[in-house]
Amino acid sequence: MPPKPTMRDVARIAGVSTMTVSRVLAQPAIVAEATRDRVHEAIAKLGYVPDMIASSLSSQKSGFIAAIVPTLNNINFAQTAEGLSDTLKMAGFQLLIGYTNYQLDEEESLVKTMLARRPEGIVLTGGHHTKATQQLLLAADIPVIEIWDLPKQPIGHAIGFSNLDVGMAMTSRLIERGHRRIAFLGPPESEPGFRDFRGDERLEGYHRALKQADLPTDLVIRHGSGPVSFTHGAESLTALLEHRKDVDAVFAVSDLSAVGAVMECQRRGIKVPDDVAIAGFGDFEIGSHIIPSLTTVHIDCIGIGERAGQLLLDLLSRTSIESADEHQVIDLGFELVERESTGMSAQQT
Amino acid sequence: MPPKPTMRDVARIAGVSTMTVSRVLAQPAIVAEATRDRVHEAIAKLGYVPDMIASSLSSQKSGFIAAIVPTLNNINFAQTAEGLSDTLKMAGFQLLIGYTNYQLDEEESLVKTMLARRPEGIVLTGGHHTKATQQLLLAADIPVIEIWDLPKQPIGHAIGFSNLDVGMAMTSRLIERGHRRIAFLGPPESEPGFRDFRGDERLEGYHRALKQADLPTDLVIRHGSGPVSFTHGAESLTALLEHRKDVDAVFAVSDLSAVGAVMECQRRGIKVPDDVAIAGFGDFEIGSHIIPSLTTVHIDCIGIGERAGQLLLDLLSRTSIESADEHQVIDLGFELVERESTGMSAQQT
DNA sequence: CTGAAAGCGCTTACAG
DNA sequence: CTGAAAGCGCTTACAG
Repeated sequence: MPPKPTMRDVARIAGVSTMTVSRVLAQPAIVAEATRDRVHEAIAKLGYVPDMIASSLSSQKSGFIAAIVPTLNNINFAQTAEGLSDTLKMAGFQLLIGYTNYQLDEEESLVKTMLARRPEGIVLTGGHHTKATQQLLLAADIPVIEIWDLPKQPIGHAIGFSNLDVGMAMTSRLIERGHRRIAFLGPPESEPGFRDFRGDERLEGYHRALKQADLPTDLVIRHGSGPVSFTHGAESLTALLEHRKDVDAVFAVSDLSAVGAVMECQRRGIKVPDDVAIAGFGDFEIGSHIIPSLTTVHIDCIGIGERAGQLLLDLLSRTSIESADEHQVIDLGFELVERESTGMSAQQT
Repeated sequence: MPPKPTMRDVARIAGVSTMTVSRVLAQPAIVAEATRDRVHEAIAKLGYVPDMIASSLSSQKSGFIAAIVPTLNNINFAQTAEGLSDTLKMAGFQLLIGYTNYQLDEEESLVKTMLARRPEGIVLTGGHHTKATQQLLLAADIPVIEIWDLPKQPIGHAIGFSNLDVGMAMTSRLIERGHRRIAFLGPPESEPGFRDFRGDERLEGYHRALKQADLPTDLVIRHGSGPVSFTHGAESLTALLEHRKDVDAVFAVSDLSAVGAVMECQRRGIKVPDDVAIAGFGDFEIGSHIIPSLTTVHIDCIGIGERAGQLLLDLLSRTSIESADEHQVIDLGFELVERESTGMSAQQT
């Protein structure tokens, strides 16, 4: 096996300097056509693949954007990652994806690892980070975008929606529709090494809406371990029924839990929505297919990724002098989707 | 904003050479403790973050492993990616993830882009690639592992299972249970720019099993566009019923389709499994929660990723002289999971 | 246990 | 339109 051909090899075969090869690759328009052809021939003949590592070091531009999500095992975050990746790919950037498993210390070590790759921008999920993470990010001196939330004090920019408002909106809607004993289903509060800050904010919104209406907030079930799932929803509903028989509505932290709860009701002969209404969050595809179809909150997951990508490209295309307007916070909002599980008839869905 | 500190800055502050700083980072044990402490102090003081780009160029080791999957929007592939990533992370490797959207030409351009980052190994999903992709891979001279399949002529190594056997096994099982009019639900055959080779192999297995039993194979519904989904399953079932009322079992290319089909049956008042049995593939979590619970094929998705990671680490730790045993093909098998949707009673599941 | 020299494969900044 | 020189920030391979 011959050693991998370098730009020098291509240059020698084509009878030009490495600078000319470099130009053919980076800005072909400024190279004479005949020269360009010879270089392309040499590249093809040798099977030359440019070395982006050397290119990055020399130009001090890695072509990387880093993105950190809680997990890849949640379609919503996967969609955001795809939206980001697709947007950046068009501009020649490559996405470095990492996941934290909802752990801040994992995020910190990931940020450290990723910054060593010298990304030109970084996207983080949520507005909560360790002190060290924040310092690393600030020192990195690259655009930082926090997504899926609207932090009060963003590190750089933010693109998301208010999880607090989501919780209030859905809970208020349930109250409007006449429900008085509304339960909340979520993950445990203080699992060591796991925390869903955005889910906690939706819970806080639930609390506020109930308090405003002078209704009790004692039906909070925080069950299981780690990220929620269909199983989490089924088990949480079981736990809920053991203690309280008077519940008339359930708001789950995620559609995963909500769908699991609907299925468990079906198994137990509890009628949804007649005996109990159920609502979730995230608008997962399954929610529109189950019977009864699931009321939920729709988030434009792909859009969050795309907008983050666009903002990044915009920021990176500016000269450092232009970069005045710091701390953009973009609220993409959310949409309540009411379906059969809270009493909307099928044709309305 | 001061320019980002380099190893030289750290060396100067600590009163040592850059080599000593480099050693403190790479092999601290061989540096005198007092020196080590001074270097660590300087690193902390400056907030120094090593530059892996320079490190990679100098050592000719990128610390990257590339992985290509069809999509991140499928939990099974996301799990494989996580298994891979977790295994490699422990050894200090970082995963470069890319997705093809089930398009071979996308795979080719991804491989080209990724090889420019000089990964030390690469993992591809499936055994079908363009000629150019194969040449690029061969020329790259790094370990190649194909996963989720058992290619007849692997480029390097392979870790997966036989999708053909999956199709035969499930179809045979349905025949054994007395079904005679068995339909197959899958994506369209020749969507421009989309092809699920592994799904096609499962279909081929379905064909073979039916032929062996002298049963008709005319109930193949290839509907929709692109990757299948719950909606695909619902629509495919509708399309199936329009043409054939005599179907007594359905085998779907994926649980996504199968669950969609179960839900559509429920909507139409068709009893599963009494009127029609339904089986899927992939053992998605939702399948064990719907009513009736879904018969499916379980694949150890995380295990595929972990095993691929381990093989890679093993191959990379060898000297080039040892690397004799090429073309390992590891069959991880699969497991038929029979549940209510094909007539198993609830307690058996 | 530590350091000086050379070099990894490109691109920047000039010069012509 | 093209090229020679220098350098990006590290590590390898020696030397001591």
